[in-house]
Formats: sequence, structure tokens, C-alpha cells
Amino acid sequence: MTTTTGDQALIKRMNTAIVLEAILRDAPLSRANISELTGLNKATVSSLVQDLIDHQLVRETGTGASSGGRKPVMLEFVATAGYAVGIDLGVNYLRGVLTDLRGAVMAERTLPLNEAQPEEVFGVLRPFVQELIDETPASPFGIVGIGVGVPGLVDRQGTVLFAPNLDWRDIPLRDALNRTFGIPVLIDNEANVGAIGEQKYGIGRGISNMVYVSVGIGIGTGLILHRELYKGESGFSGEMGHLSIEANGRPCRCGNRGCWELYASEQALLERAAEDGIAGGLDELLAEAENGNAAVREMFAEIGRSLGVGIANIVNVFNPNAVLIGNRMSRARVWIEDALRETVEQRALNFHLRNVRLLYAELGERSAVMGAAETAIAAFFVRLRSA
Amino acid sequence: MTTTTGDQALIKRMNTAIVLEAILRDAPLSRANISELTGLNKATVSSLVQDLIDHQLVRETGTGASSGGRKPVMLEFVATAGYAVGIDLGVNYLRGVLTDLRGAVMAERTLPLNEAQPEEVFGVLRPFVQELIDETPASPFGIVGIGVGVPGLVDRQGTVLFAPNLDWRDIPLRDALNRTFGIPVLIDNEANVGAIGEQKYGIGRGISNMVYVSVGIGIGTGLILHRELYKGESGFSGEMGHLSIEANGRPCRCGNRGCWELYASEQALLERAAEDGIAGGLDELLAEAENGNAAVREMFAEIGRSLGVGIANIVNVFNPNAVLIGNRMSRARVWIEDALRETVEQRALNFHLRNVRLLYAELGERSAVMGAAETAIAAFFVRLRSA
DNA sequence: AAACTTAGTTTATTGGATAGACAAACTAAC
DNA sequence: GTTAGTTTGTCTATCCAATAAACTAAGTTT
Repeated sequence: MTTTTGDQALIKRMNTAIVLEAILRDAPLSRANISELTGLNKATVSSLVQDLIDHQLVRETGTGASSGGRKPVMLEFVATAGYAVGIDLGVNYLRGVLTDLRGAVMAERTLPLNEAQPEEVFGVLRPFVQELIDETPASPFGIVGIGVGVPGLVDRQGTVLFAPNLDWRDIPLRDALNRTFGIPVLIDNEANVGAIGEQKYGIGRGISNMVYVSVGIGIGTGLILHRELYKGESGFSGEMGHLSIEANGRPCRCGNRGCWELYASEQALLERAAEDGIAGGLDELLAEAENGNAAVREMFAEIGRSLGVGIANIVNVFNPNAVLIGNRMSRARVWIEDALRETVEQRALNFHLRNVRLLYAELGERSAVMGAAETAIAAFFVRLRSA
Repeated sequence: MTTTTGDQALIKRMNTAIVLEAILRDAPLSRANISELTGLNKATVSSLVQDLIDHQLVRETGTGASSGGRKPVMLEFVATAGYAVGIDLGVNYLRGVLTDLRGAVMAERTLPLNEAQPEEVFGVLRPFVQELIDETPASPFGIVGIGVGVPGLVDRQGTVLFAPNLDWRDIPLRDALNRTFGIPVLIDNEANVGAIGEQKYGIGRGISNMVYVSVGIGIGTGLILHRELYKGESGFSGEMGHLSIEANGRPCRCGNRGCWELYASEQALLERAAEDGIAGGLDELLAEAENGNAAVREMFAEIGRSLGVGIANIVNVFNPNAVLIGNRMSRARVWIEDALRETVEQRALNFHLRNVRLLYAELGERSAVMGAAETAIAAFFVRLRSA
């Protein structure tokens, strides 16, 4: 095995990435600005910028204001140099976006999903993706990739190992899509892409250690540690829905007892409501709470407390800068927020509480689909860097 | 803020590190071997090796066997180019080692600690470290650093924020030692250095994702993720002893309820034994179990089950390649192992169980002190790289 | 208009990696 | 003993990215 050794090409790639990232973050920027910002020599910046312009990733946008000298030529990233497709494959819906390289949404589609059979889903998914692709404007790089979030375990090869709510096992989703469209495809767990979405485009922007808790039918988690998505040994992790919070609690179908999601998920809420004779889904319960139904409000508070128990654990284990509640339950924020915060404050270690913020998804139901697009964009930039 | 940009010096540092690591890993090695192994040109390797020889970090050890041509000149790392001091500052003991740069123990000392007052501990610690330093043979780099593991929370500045069992708060241990000895000092939590010790010198060698569970009076954890020690936002994390496994369990002094260490630590064992009128410490209980005392054996099994509950959680959250039981309770391995494994197998997700191994500290009570020395050695290599 | 400022390019230099030539030192075959 | 072939490690000329410094361009201030 050969380690990647250092040579001049590596340096150029590194410095090009530094320049590009500066432009991405702080555009519009002049060459002189970049030189000062990065510490690179003006001549170096000029040369690297020229390369980026040649590759159509950067363009000049006219002159900026002078402060007593020659006017600077401002540069910006050409966000429309390429486009990405993001797909959120839900249990009973399909959501897709077409974004530019900055994550600006160009087109969006949703579709209810009735069938969960892999073949049927493929049959719907293919034209769904194709329609998004058809809307892509002409651009130098075209569609740079397709990112997909799925409600299940995914291995490094993009195979859906197990998706209980779809009843999928060992479905080679990446290969299937890759064969159809001939462009890079990235598959990941719904909570992982949700975490990425919020960290890049949502309330989690710039936070280096955060835990995204996706509270839907079940509970999933995406871990951002040191600004990177953490994946365990097999490429999947974050099954914190099956963190046991009651060692001798109710048995879970996973084999464990007292799993968190038995107490704190949408499913748990609906079951609890059904016991009290309140039928309907989350929407109906939210409406009831809005109408002043005290029993329902208490149910939400109870969910908040149960979420708090698990989140206190998470805070103690990871000492993150933020814990972010995402997915459908984030809509119940007003009804769960106080109970949740109180529980966490009671139960988490003081030293860790100092730094942690309890946040709610800013992108709402779009966290996952935006994160899916972002994985495709990020993979494109990685390819650029090594080319 | 200026990002570290790429220049030729960076290349040289990178490649020097690659060469040195190859020699560290696979010595004895010839220049030709290194060239083939790393992909670096022969001339480049020659030049970099010469620099390393000039810096006394590498030496030639004579010729190797020929396979039909000129005999190779074999190279090895000069492990005795410098030495490191590792200190395990326990609640009632002090353990110290002097190691060479490869972690070979040159000298070792232990001392009982009766006083826990910071000033008293300093009074004992200073001469203790000095005696280890006095045993150092002459070498080009001398003592490259002092690593210390402490039973408490440590911030990035090496201040012991809180050590409940020593009753320490905000003790600037690094500064104190640094002023005395004038060499780099690194302070970290006992479980963190224990994890490092086992990952570098013990049973965890080469494992990229592992969780070290230090089971002593309390329970601490060290997380090795992607081959690196994970530290949370504030520089400390892994307070998994206060992972709640019973949402409505016994209140813990940390504010939470049902904390893991209330059920699975040495303290929990001793309290349980005291209830049954069995006095004494872990040693006595181990002797009783050895003598066939069924009640005591059951107590150990119960600890094993409680450990298993928490470890199943850890496995589900991190999907690590190994979970490693360390510190004092690792001595009870035979009495807890079966109950622990069965509990984990029942409770952890199947997908995660496939890859996880349940291991026991190989260095026993030396995990922490060896890890402490290793942190000093690692910091030395980092300094080398940037110089 | 002269003096000063700032932006961006050009030029000569530095320094690390490299390919390929080479000398040294060995083995193997005859 | 001679010759051919192999392997090791060094030497040399070359390449290339970054850089400092000089320079051109294009403004503002007095």
C-alpha cells in the first residue's frame, strides 16, 4: 500500500482548495483580498484564480470600490457551473430537489409513495429523478451527482442493508441508480443526510460537534463530530433510537429493552393518543393542542420529557455544541420545548450544559433532501480536488 | 485567520513523516524498501533519511541479506533518542513510568497517596517525577514530555476542572508541572489516556474505532474514533458513567437518575457486597469468588449484566470495532465475562454485533500510565513534524 | 498636476521531488 | 577466474509551485 506522498501537485491542489473555499465563504472577493485572507502570495493567488476561471468554477463580476487605489476585480463562485439532485426517500413519500453547487433550490418535487416493493419504488424513482434532471439548465459540469437519504442502514457500497419500515433488505440502490443515470450516486441514512443538511444549510451552520436527532416514526441520529459526519466501523452508526433508557423497560423488536424510540417517537405519541381514544396522525394532534386540549398538550410534554432523557445522555456522552431536533416532531416544538429543556437541564452534567444549545431544525422537512443534495455536491468537490 | 497553506517545506515535512512512520512500523528497512513501500523516489528517500540520521532519529544498523545484488543498508528508529514520562495520578496511588520513544519501559514506580489536597499531591508528585527523570540515560532529545492521566474533567489548557474523588476544582496542573520541569506537559482524563495506552501498546493495537470503558470506583470512557481520541466541544467528553440506563432509577449525585455507574462500577459491587455483610475491597471479593462463594460470583455476574446493558447502548450508538473493558474491574474478567457477553448479544443490534469484539485490557493497571507516556511521545512527533 | 494607494502581473529565484544515469557491491552461471 | 545480471544507493539535470520584489495599471487625495 502506498501512502499519498507529498509533491508539487498536492500543494497546488491544497492551495487551489483554499482559494476556492475562501471565495465560497466570503464572495465577492478580489485577488488581493484572497491573498491577505489566506496568506498566499498575490502572484500565487492570481495564478490559481486563473486556473479556476479556466475551469469555469469562478468568474469576475466587475470592479469593486476603491479606497484610494486601483479598483479591485471582484470574483465569485459560479454556483451554476453544475447541479446536484437530492432525494429523500421516505416511507410513504418521495421528495426531490435540484440545486446548484451552492445549494440553491432550482426545482422541487414531492410524490406520495404507496408501494414499498423495491421494484415498484425504482419504477417511480427513475422517472422522478429524470424529471428533475430534465429541468437542469445547460452548464459546464451538468449534474454532478445524485444524493439519496433512506430510512434504514446503508453500507459503504450504497446498499440498503435493512430498512424496516420499507421492509427492504440488501437492496443495491446505488448501483441501480448509477447504472440508470451514469453519474455518481451517494446513498446514506436519512438521519445522516438530515444532519448534513442542517449543518450546511440550516440552523447548524458552522457548528463543529452536533448531534441531529431525527424524530419521526422512529428515532434516528446523525453525528457531526469535528465537522465531519461520523460513521462507525461498518459505515453506519447513530442508531440511538435503540439507546436503552429503561434497562428493564418494554421489549423492543430490536431485541433490546426500553429503547428510547419506544417512549419518544411519533409512533409513541400516536399510540399514547390512541389509548385515550384520539385517532388521527400528528397533524390532528397538533391541531388539538392548538385548540387548547390539555390532555393532548400533556402528551406532547411527555414526549418532550422522554426526548430529554435521551438527549441528556447524548450530551453527557458527546459533549456537543448543539443537539438538534429534526424531522416531523420538530413541528411540535412549542409543545415539547419547555419539558425537553427542563429535563435536559436536570439530567445532564453541568460542565456539559455550559456549551450545549438545544436547537430545532430550520429546514423542517427539507433537512434530509437538502443534505442528500449536499453529499453529492461535497463528493464533486472532493473529485475536483484530486483531479 | 490564515489557513495553513501549502509550500515546499510542507511537502518535506509530510514526506519526512511518511519515511519515519515507515521505519517505525516496519524496521529494519533499507532505503530501497522505503522507496518501494511509500512510493517516494529513491533519491528523495536517501535525502530524507540523511536528514533523519543527522537529527539522530534514525541510524544505520549494518547490511542486510542480498537477493542477488548489492547488500542493503538497514535502518532503524533510534528509540532511545529521547524519553517520556507517564504518570497515572489515581485517587489513592501514584504510578509513573519512564519510556523510550517506542514506549519501552525503562523505569517504573508506584506510591500510595493518602492526601488528596492539591498542594500535598504536588509535594509528592514533584520529587516522584524528578526521580524518574533522574534515571534517564543521556540522549539527544532528553525528556520530550510528561503525560499525566487524572480521574476527572480536564480542559484544553490542562486544568483539572473537576475531580470528584480527589475533591479538586480548577487546578492548573499543566502549568504547575510545566513551570517546575520546563518541558511540555500533557494532562488528560484517566479513561482517555487508558484508551490511548491500549490502542497503542495493548489489545487495541491498530483498531480504528474503539470504546475503552474504564471500570473503577466510577465508570469513565475513552473514545477512539477514526484512530483518534475524540474530545467534545470543551475538550472533554466520554462521561458515559453518567449515561442513564434507568430513566426512573436511583438519583445520582450528578443530577441525573439511573446512571450506569450506579449499577456497574466497583463502587456498586462493593455496596452490594456490604449489604450482604461482606466487607473488604475488590481483592477480597475476587478471593471469595475464587474460593467458590456462589453469592459473590452472582454479584460479579450482576455487574457483568449491568455493564452489558451500557455496552449494548455504546455498541448501538458508535458501531465500534471493539469495546474494551479496562481499569480495576478488568481483573474480574472471568467472573463477569459470560454475563456481559450474553447481555450485549441480547440487546445490541445484530448489524452492529457482526463487527464488534468485546476485549479486556491487556496492560491491566498500566493502561493509563502507558497512555499518558504515549500522549507525550505523540506530542513530540507532532512538534518534530512542524519544525 | 503631483503624490500617494491599491490591484494585479511579470520576472528571477528558491527549494523539494523526480527520472534517469551511474557507480558500487553483490550473486550466479559458466 | 571471468562474465553477466541484479540490487542498492547516489548524483545530476530538470521540472514546477510558491515567493519576493519589481513593475504596470488604475484609481484617489491634496
